Amino acid sequence: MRNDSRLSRMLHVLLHMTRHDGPMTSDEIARMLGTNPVVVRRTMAGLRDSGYVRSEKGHGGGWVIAADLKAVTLLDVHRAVGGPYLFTISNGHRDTDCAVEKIVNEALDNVLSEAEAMLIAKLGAISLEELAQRFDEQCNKNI
Amino acid sequence: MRNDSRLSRMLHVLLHMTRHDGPMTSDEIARMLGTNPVVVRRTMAGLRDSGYVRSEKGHGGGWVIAADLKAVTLLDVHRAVGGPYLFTISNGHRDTDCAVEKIVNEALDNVLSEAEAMLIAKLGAISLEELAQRFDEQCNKNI
DNA sequence: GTTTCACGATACTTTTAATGTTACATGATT
DNA sequence: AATCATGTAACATTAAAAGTATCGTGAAAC
Repeated sequence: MRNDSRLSRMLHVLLHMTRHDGPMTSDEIARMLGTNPVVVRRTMAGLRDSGYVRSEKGHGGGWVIAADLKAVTLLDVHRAVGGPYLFTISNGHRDTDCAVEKIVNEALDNVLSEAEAMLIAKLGAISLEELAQRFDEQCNKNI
Repeated sequence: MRNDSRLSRMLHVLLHMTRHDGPMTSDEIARMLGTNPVVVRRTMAGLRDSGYVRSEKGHGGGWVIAADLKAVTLLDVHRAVGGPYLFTISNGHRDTDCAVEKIVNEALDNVLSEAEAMLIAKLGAISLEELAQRFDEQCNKNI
């Protein structure tokens, strides 16, 4: 598969939305991300289904944030966009009879599941609010 | 990209080789892995270039282990097969002017590089010798 | 009430890296 | 000389994300 940039892109969008008055259209967002509106709608659909954003049709419509920034973590966003895969590395056939392969699977499973747990913990520990604050701090530095 | 099963497969092969007298041919290995000999040669080529295995042509030829099992870690094997990607998740454009994107990249970089360091440490802490021992222990249980 | 704007959804094509496959060259053993 | 095994090049396939074209639907503006 290609690299998964959905989390990165959605964080980018969400942070912009927190500093933006009124709805942002899929076209605006697509230009911002260097992609196209259909991709934006497809990806944002996951956020909408999780209740993190809302979409409105028609004139003056577009996307708005619909959640408390403190309550949404990077992990929430990752899950909302349906990113199931974290690692490119995979192990062998899970239903093998080969004793050697079982040992290998066991070892790799251990390593990967520990790393996954850590990744999930880290992503779950950062809220959108925190990222927004970091952004503000960065801006104030330049004054 | 698809999932990367090269590390898993090579560990599987290497462990079999430690319990196998004489060279194993690419055909044998391919049948074992459920793939085909060219894939085996292609993947094993990395191990050969790193000096972990040796290959011999002609009658009675094939692949043999050429390294001290204690000295080769799972990380060594991972690197030998040229597995550069660990995560499916990627971050945005590294050369962006957007302050928001920079904050997002920074946050994701932090999380991913910590997880990567952990993965590398874990893989580097397990030697082929250890896996072979685990296999022996497993076998002795069944007696 | 019609036009315009924006999302919703479907149905493709493209991309990327691994994997699969075919074919042929090369060297070693019998 | 024949056979066996690797080495290599070239091309096809696969899986999942991303890109694209098109049409449908609802809401606001005129």
